Amino acid sequence: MSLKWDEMTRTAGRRPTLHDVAARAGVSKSLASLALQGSPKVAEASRAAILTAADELGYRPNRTASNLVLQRTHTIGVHILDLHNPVFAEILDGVQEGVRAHDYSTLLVTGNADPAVERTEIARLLESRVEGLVLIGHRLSDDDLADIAREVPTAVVTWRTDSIPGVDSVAGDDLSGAQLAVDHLVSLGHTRIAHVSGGTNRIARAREAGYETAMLAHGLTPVVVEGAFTEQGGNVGAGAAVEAGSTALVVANDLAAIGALAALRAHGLTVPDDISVVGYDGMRILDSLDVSTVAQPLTQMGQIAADLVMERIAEPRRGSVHRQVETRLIARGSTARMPSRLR
Amino acid sequence: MSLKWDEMTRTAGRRPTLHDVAARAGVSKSLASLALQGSPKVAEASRAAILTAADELGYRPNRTASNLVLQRTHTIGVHILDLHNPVFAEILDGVQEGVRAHDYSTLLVTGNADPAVERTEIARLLESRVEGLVLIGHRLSDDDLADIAREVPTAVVTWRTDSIPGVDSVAGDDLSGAQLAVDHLVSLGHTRIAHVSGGTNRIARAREAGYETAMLAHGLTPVVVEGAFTEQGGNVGAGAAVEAGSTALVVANDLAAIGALAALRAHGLTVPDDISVVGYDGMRILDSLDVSTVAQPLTQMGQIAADLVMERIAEPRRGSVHRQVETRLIARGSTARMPSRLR
DNA sequence: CGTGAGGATTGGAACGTTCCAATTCCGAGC
DNA sequence: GCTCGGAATTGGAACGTTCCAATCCTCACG
Repeated sequence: MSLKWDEMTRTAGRRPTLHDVAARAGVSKSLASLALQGSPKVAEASRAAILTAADELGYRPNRTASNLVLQRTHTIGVHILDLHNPVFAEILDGVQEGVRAHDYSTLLVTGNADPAVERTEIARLLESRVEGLVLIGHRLSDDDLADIAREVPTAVVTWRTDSIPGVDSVAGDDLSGAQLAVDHLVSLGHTRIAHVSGGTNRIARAREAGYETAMLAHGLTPVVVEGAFTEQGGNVGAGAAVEAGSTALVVANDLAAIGALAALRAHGLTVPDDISVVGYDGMRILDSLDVSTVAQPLTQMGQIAADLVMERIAEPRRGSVHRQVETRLIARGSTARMPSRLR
Repeated sequence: MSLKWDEMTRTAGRRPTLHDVAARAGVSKSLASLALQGSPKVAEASRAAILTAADELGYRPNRTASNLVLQRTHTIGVHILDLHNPVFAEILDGVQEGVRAHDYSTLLVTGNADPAVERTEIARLLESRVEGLVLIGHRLSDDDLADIAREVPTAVVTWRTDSIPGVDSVAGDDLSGAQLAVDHLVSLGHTRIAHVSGGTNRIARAREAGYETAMLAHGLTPVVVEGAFTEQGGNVGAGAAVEAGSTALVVANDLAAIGALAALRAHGLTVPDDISVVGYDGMRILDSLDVSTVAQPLTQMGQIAADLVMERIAEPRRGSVHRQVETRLIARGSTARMPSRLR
């Protein structure tokens, strides 16, 4: 065997392996491995020799090899629905923080809100043998999600997922959140309040339902215009709402609210003098833009998700856990009393 | 050996491996491997048996094992400086697109603008044996970057890096970009134009230098106030600029420009009637916000970076390539003629 | 009925680690 | 000088793949 090693040691162009380091330090690969892991049972002299050899060779441990033999990766896979929405970045902050606290690292992946891409990207994570999965938004079917959760501890952020066994989740209450927005506008005297929806996905539907419930509770007529969770969607939706003569808009999310603002400006309307706007999510940027919104504790949600996954890794067959976080209205300059001339 | 296999096959709770699939289909693991790769030399009957066995067992190939034996991962590592800045998401779109076109996938990582985290995250990518690296912004020293580039084909986006051998890059010309902004404001009659800087990093310094050059060229006095590439930075900087009596602001990037807008509002100033604002980067959201900016073709930049890495993978020892993309001013509603009362 | 061609199938080595069990080393105690 | 104990070190198996070389099978052809 030693013959062969010598051969290999000489080979150029290859990345140095433990063998190379060991050979250069004049020890066995076992000892080299021990030393690089910082084991205390290695003699001081050997350790020094090994460390310098590794340094001189520019040795870089091969994670694929060690993951294989260890049968674990110390890695959590994270899927982000849409990187363009800064909201997800804020949630990710919390996830990373939580995961790092448990001495795990993350593998990031995004499906760009396309279910097909999403599935293959998540499949890649599973093939890479991540030990847990955090889905910061997703477009999976319940069946797909259940399949995934059977393979690996999974937590979902932004959507309550208590119907699927083995999936934990963190979310705000979208239903009551949307009601908060309506209540706020009603308290300012508005009656012609429209909702710019976020499309046909579940979260959008929940917010829409919350809006309708609240409107009816106040004895007002719901007006829902079709939008999407994007600037573009908000822009188009707001245009339609204006045509309908609304004096206030509950927009499905913050990104769409920004798009709505643009549409209103294009229609020559001033916010909040002519029309009020409320967003949803509480992304940081809205503070600078002085736009009212229904805020969720985003970073905290990410952190909770990380904790849930870690807990389930420790205890895989516990029941599903759902954590609900508090949603609150932040009133800013985009909402004001309904102008009396429009009453 | 077959005895041992039988034992293993029975073992419960383990993830199914190729052995298990092969055993269930009554073939060897070699044939199972062949079949799952879609090799044409597998008999139809065997292929069917293997595929159903895999399906029934919920078999998931182990990427760590195959990466190890294949000595390649078909993966490009991508480092993103700051996920909170949507600009980077747009660049990433291009990178993903470009990388997928070459049948590679990406491993995403972020250092949150913290050099220490950044180094360890990139180290993780290298240990995972990515075949190339795209840095969408970074805070590495030249030495660190050179070390990395020696290990793996590397491309840098947003900063021209021609001094380091083996590193390719794509960037706009920050110097002339900043000049564009100044020229635009001057053409609107402004003279008291301040620059809200982006801090002490290289890109910020380049834009600052471009601003100063342009101001001097127009015979005007440069006024630079300290800021950062964040909303917060723009907010603070703009406040200082207002105190200095400026009528127009060239802000270091779009995120900071949004922060600046907030500061101006807080000071009771109206944009663009009292003061004009120009951002830098061309992030999508600014369109909705009607803010002028110096735009770069972000997605295209990402795509070019992906191409550069792929080219260098094919031909590792070619000279460094730098691609410069065109930067152009987009005039929107945040810039207007200098109000005559302030002349 | 034997031979050979060629398709289908298989065993086994290899990838770079980790870690167990076994071995070597060294000095203290007799 | 011998034994013993513990520290230091080492060989080798294992992880789950891929793929080469070798074997097996089937059937057409002489």
